Amino acid sequence: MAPTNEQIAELFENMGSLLEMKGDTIFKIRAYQRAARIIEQLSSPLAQAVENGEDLTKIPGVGKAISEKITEFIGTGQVAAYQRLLEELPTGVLDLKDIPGIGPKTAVAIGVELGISTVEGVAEAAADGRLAGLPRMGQKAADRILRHIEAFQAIGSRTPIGQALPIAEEVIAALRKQCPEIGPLFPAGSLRRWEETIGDIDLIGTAPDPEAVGDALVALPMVKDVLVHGPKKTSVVVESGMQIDLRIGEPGTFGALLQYFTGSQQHNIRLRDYANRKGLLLNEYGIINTETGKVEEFADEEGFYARLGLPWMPPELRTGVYELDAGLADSLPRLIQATDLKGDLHLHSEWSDGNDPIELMIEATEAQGYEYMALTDHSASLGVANGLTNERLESQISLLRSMQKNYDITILCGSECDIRANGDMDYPDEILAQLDWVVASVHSAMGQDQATMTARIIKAMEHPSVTIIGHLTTRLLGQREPVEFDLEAVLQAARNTGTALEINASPERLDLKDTHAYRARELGVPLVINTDSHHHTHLDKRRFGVAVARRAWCRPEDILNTMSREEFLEVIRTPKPERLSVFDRRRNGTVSE
DNA sequence: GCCGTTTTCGGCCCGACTGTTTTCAGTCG
Repeated sequence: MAPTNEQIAELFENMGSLLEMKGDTIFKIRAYQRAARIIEQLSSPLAQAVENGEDLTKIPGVGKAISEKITEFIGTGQVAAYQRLLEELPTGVLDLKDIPGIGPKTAVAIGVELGISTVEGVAEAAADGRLAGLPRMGQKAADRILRHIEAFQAIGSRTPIGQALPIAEEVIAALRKQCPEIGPLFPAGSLRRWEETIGDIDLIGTAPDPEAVGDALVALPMVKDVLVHGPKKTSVVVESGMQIDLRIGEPGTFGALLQYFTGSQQHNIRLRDYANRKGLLLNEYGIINTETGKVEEFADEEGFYARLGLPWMPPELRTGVYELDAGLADSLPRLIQATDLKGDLHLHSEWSDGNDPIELMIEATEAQGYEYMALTDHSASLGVANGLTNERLESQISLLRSMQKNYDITILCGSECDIRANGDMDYPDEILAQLDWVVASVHSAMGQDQATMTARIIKAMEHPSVTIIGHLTTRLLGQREPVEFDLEAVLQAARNTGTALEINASPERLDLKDTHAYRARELGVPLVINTDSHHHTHLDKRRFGVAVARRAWCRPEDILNTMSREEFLEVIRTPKPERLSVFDRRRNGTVSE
């Protein structure tokens, strides 16, 4: 099978690391790392671009040499230059470099001097003193590496955003309590960019006495280890195993500080490169005129970007790929916000595997200010979820129809209907036809090969009653890999059949993920942000789904459930695929504000 | 290795902190 973009990106990331270990020029190393960052964020597969004979050097960061290596990798499954690098260096060095505190130099020294090639080997060497004997190492450094390995093994290298965000909020609240004089204090870094997983939590703020805030962080009861504690920067590990990096600046400098620590690294590199050509130097304290040495400070990010002649850029877009050019061309999209949503269309009640009665789910959804909702309990074959038999579904439908008169919110009768292994739906057609809204989902036979799974999903899309495919890849972050299927073929089929795709906002799913949603939007596939709530308190998880849509550059009109009740009902009452014309009309029309 | 609204050659983001040092390399973000 042709390598995926993720695999190609990993290859160049590794090539950069190996060149760094060899001591090659830093600019060559950065070129590979930049290409890797960009490739992993491309919305369509490079393998297909190569097949179509497209010019890869059109991709930012990809020139002649990297373009040739991509073609070689896709054609032959390997890259000769990469194999040579691997042979020149001790085995296992790439794994060692993954350990926090071990960079390229240390990794090579461990491999060459100690003959160690595994993380476990490093832990042993740290414990028995061999590691401390290396040049420029000592007992303190060895101890620190050992602590990092233990933490690394305990929680893995990245944490799903759904777990990281509450930890960040808890630390912020605790810090505020200890230091009431703190001004603004926010998450920055990958958390502010709403990445699906978070490496460590960056907290940025201002206070009259920045050093005192660092002291307060170190003293919090939830802190179990202090990694760094200087006058300007403090890093700790909290009980959950997450690392917290704190930077507090003087009031009045918050704009530059927040911008700097929001990143991404690639965004900042490109932004500084752009600024340098204007004779300006950017750092976390402000913008410096390189001629005069004059420093300008900024209280907010808007002023910082404006000084560079750029519009403010939403953090979700700061990947360093397309946003700078779009900003210069004044063509950044007006991104969807949580307040644009007018309905939630994937909700469970206690009739299947939800926790709450139907009434409570309706009331909670109405309390969100929504105009419409769909109740979508599981279908019969999902026995573990107490799926509804034909008879129970029909009685739920009549119950919901009779309840409508008690509520202002429009209640759609729906189902989350299993897509069986052969692509058939789990209810007969005449039952499905009674429903207003059908979420078709894969919950079984997830190990099918790519061709079988692709055909299975497309067959479901071709069913006239299937409104939308739920959590397309079925992945669970950090727990279950996505099923294998041909993404491009499935997205094309969604567009052709007029079937919507769900952005499942549940933070353990985030499915579609950002790059998939980006491509779906490009192809004009209707997208819907759903929470898949199994409890009335889950409705606020929509913010995670909105973040995915924002990272996919979605405007409100790209998302079906931002439509008013009237427009939305017109869409679902129009047969597939003609309903696309209603969707397209709004999408291509004048941008509604 | 990539790139260009002063460049197709000569640049390439910037600073904090630590530990082992005797002035700084390595790592991180």
